[in-house]
Amino acid sequence: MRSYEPHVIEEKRQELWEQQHLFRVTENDGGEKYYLLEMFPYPSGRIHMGHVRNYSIGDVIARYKRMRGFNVLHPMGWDAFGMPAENAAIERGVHPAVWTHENIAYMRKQLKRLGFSYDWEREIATCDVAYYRWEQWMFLNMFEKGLVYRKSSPVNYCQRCQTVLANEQVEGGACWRCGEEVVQKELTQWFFAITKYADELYEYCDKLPGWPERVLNMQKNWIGKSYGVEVDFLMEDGTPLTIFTTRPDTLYGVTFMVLSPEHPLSTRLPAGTEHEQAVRAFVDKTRAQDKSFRAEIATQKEGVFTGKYVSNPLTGARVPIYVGNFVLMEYGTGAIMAVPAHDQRDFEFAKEYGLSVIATIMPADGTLDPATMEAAYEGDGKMANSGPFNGKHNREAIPGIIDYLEEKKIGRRMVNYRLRDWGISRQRYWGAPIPIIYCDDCGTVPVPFEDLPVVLPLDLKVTAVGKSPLAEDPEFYKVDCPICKKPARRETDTMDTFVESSWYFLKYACPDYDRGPLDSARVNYWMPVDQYIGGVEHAVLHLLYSRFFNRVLNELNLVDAREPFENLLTQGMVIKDGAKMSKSKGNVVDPDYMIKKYGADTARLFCLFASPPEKDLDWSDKGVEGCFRFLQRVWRLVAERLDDIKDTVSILEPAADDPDCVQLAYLIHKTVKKVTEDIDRFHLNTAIARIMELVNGVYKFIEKEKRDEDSKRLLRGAMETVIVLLFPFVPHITEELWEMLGLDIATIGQSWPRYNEKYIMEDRVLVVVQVNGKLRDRCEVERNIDQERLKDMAYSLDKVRKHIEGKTIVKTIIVPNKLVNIVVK
RNA sequence: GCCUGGGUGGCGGAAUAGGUAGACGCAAGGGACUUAAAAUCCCUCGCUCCUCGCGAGUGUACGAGUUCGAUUCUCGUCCCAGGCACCA
Repeated sequence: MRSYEPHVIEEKRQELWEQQHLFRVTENDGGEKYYLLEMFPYPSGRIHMGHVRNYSIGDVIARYKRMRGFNVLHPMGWDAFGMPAENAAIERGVHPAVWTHENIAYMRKQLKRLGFSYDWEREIATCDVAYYRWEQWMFLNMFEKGLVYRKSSPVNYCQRCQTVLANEQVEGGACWRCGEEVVQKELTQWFFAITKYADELYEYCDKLPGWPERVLNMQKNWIGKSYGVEVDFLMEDGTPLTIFTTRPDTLYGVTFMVLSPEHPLSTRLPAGTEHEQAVRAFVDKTRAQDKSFRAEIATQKEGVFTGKYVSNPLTGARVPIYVGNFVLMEYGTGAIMAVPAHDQRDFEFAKEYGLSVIATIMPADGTLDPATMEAAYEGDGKMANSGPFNGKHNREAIPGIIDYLEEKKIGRRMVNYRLRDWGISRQRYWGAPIPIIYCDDCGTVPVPFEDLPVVLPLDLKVTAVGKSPLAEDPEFYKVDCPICKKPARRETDTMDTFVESSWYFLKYACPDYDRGPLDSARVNYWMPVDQYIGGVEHAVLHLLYSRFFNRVLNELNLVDAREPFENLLTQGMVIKDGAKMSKSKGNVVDPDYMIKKYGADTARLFCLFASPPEKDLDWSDKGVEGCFRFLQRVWRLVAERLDDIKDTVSILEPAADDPDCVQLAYLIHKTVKKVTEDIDRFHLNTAIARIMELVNGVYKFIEKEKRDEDSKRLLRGAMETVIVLLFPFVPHITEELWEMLGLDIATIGQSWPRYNEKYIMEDRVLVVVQVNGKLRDRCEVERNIDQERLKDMAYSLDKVRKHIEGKTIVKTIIVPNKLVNIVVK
């Protein structure tokens, strides 16, 4: 008997696939299109287990969909620009390009060794000019449409990475990549106007039924849509101070106003008065603190009086204006109305500075006394001290108050978003150059389309942390102004690498196209992505950027789809010893080692079997061992009996009615049904469990096998079923076994087994008998047995009699073919 | 604090529609084969109690409720994970 040698067969199969271009796909291949995409990796050097898991899940679906007749696009590429390449250059003197390409070469080899069915002819690397030149083209188009602009603003800056970070890229005050604390810095940089799409991106969250609730929730959370009103409070000189509030029902309780230190009025209001100095000092002090520091420290409310007042538009009350450290300039108008009775922050500020408190909303179970309140009441209730609205429920009063404000033209309905525009300038070398030229006379001039691409020069040395080498390379930045032809200077910042990953899924449709950014005919054939698979860590960043970018490209008529990803599966992390695998924790399992020890099939099988895709996967060396044992068991199942059944023609339905054969037939057909349903629901772990049960069943069958022709043919049918069902999970071993059985290798990946309904429903069923809902016995009866007969049988069971004797039967519930429940008193 | 998930054996995890809780795998224990070991195969395996049986009770974080029947539905409590967080 041949023994199972994973390395030999895996490498052999992979070579064959490559020779035959087995996974090459075109639009003309027939069958309904199916675009399956897994998030492409950053070429960091080697594949890690998270990749193996992600791509194993994807490969099951790709192969399964092909077997079901779909025309499957399953591409792979490289998110090849980024910081680690530069760090490697600084630390080891390797050029980022060299480092990146070496890593790509190694990782490509690893992916091929894992046997994933990619159409490698569509491979792209985002650091290739052929790729990023079209990104520059997109940038210029966005510039023309006013979706790109430059402004100076306080930005998040990572000292270690020496570059700016977008809001989304700051995690709890630290850099998303290196964990360094982020500081605030005033810089001029380029922004994509993603906020113009805030509302659509938010509203479409409800139109993505194929996305996990969790991710949509995170995106909504991030976009942060809130409905409210802008209200003008008139100052004593008649000019308005405009604020935004979501609680117009508390307008009668306003006792002061607070401006952000960054608000232009903060310094203007007290100018030339006795308050000027104190306010200036406070503003300067607060502005010097960076955002994360302020958020932390400023739970302690601080502020200063400007000396000016406004009047409450509803009551006419005279209300003082303060500057406070807890008001953000970036949200709303940078100024707030303060209602200490009903807002905890305002309450704290009022206590600190002895400001008055007016309660206008009374809780259902009592009244509020401002003199004794210890915290703001933020709940709902009946309105008080609110003029004509007294006695009304606060939530019901809101529309009326807003109508009144709008009528008097002192307020208007407003929607506000938490989302900020996406800052894309990075003061780094290894990225796509921003195609802009600065001319002393003509100002900011976009590079003319015909001058694209702005090539990132490769003959530079990245030496030390500090300025980007582009800014120090006259060859690069010295350029003539496209308009006046006088000497000018190129932009030396490059684009955030999230820009590349915002449209790579479109490029896969036409990787060879070079006459324009995208070949729309092909793009529209494949788009949208039918199934996207990747880690949750990109729930906001990459997925939100891509949704935005796809909309822009849709408006540039490059793609018809408005949303890029129809269905999304977010897989969990790979955990070992209770922590995410990481070098620092020393709990990393190397895929190369796994392949060497067990082969790719075992590595893949374990990643798929150990837990359902969305959940975290607990790594277990013993569990891997178990998967390897299972594959050997499958191998033996075929290899041991090979001589005997080599020339047998398989059947899936026994000709005679031998009970063992019939039982096996039931098992075969049921397994096919269940595995099909499980894969359709992405329950890959239970799909594998079902196949294991089938294998166990086949072994049991062999034990008592009668060795007649019918049994032999059915046995072979069972083996073939095991192999085919297992194929999408472990393609190498199954192809080898298929071939050993003398079957045409071309057929295994092309058809998914069917089941016969006749063998799904057995003639005899096991019925459970309960008394008062407690299980007492079970009995096997023929399917669809007469209910009266079933009742009588149930009553006569010894174990049941014991529990009903001497009692009155109140009623008997029968669930056909499943259960009898006798209710007694 | 707010929003989303989630709490099931020693462990990873099952249980499409309210109907046998613990599939499948791992670990553990026992046995067969073997001179021995590995490999393989077979059996046992939630907890408690006892008269050790085709036995009784109990059990899906906790407490109520709906129901003939709840891991599943409703309400409340606790815990864990993730996201947001002076966003007005």
